[in-house]
Amino acid sequence: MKSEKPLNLDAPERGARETLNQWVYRCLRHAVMIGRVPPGRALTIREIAEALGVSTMPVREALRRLATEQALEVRDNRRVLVPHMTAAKFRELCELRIALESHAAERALPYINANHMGELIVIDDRLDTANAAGDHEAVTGLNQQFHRCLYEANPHQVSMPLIESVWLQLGPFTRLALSKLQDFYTIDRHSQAIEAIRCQDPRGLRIAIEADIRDGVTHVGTAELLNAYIRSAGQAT
Amino acid sequence: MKSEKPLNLDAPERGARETLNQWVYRCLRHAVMIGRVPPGRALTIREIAEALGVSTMPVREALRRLATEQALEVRDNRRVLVPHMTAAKFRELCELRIALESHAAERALPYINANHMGELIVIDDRLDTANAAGDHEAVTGLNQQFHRCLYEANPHQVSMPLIESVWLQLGPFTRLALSKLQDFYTIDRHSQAIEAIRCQDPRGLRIAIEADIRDGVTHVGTAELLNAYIRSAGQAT
DNA sequence: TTTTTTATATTGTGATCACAAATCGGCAAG
DNA sequence: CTTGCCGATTTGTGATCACAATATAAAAAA
Repeated sequence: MKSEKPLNLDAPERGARETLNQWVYRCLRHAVMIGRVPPGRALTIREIAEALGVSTMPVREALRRLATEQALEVRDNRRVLVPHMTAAKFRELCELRIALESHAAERALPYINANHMGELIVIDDRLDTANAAGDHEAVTGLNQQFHRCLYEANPHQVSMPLIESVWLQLGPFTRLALSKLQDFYTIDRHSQAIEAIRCQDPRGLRIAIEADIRDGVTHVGTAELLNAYIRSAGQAT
Repeated sequence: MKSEKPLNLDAPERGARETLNQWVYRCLRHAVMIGRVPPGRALTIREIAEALGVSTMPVREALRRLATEQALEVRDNRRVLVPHMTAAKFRELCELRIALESHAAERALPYINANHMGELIVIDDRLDTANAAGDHEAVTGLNQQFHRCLYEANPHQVSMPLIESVWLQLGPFTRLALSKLQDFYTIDRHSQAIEAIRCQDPRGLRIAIEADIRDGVTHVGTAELLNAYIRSAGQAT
């Protein structure tokens, strides 16, 4: 018998038009994103299939997809697991996020209309509420929604899939960051971004986006906090 | 019967340690990259499976992987095809390439040692030879090799998979660009990049990379050439 | 006790099959 | 000639099975 802990993935409702494949993907993605699967933990097809009550077929395709999105790592043993984080890798991912997203924001700027603005403001309000309530999961979700809404205003946009990949890789760790320093979120960078959009100021928008991203992670990236967490989580190979 | 043309994928040798999956993936990836599959052409699992003499299983996983890498598009019909290009999308992809790769180059700069330099110079020499011989396929391959060698010098690098995704999406079209304007490649931007590395000049390196990328595409992106090609290739839905 | 070896169990890969959704064909009605 | 409808076929999805590679465990040798 394997002595691994019995990974419990809560399964959300299955959409009507949703294939089993997509449903399993959503389950696993969410589990990885919120850090429910510890890094280094081996994910076997049959175990997940049994846990979700499906055949192995949808599971292996979902695993493969997450692997090509860099959310999971396939060793040469053909074993699949959540890659473990290093301080250097974390830094690289953050810098990449900034490069990608400030670029995407600037390219979306000319396309943003009143509808987008309204939606951005609504999301930002909800975010403040969730932040005040200390609901970290909602904060993470709404934050992503805000950024997605901004970048997808560009109808020719092609960078969103890549950005999502970076989010996936940072996912479990940024969530930790939020839980450790919830009340650090004093300056609202989103309002700053909205203001820059209103003035059609590309440079200001880039700065706001970069600051927003950095706010979420610098406390982690620079401090020993990250290393402490990495050590605690990186028990497996 | 379907009236589609009988897509011929040349199958390279199968590696010894290579799974059928990886082999099929390589075949399809190459076919898409060099533009052997016309945009809009529907790719059915069974057809490819028969063409390559394998079961449907490896094919569908390869197709799925290429789809998550944005090299293929899955319609809501569940039909898979090479996405057709628009001028705006092409522009977005080029700008994204520049943003991603100049970032990756700058981040790799501090890690580049004599070994890397030597390899870069060798690749660049071979590239000149291939260019003089008019071998477009070799030029494309060596060009990618050059950039990959540069970015992967950074041991903590995380952007290479994303860059490859953009290459895949631009693949079929940049190849066309090269074939149309082979002799435009007068200024050697790679030498310029190598020189910037030698001086440890981040700004110079960024400029060289951006210029290198732009050189390959501006003649296409700005001109009606691209539109002409898009029209000619975009016959299907 | 430590290391090597051997046997057992588990896992990923690939093939085949059943089924439902979608496509394509012709045919009839406008 | 065009438009809408219905049947035949193709296609993707998901399940199940066989097999080889890998990992795990116990047993044997040092």
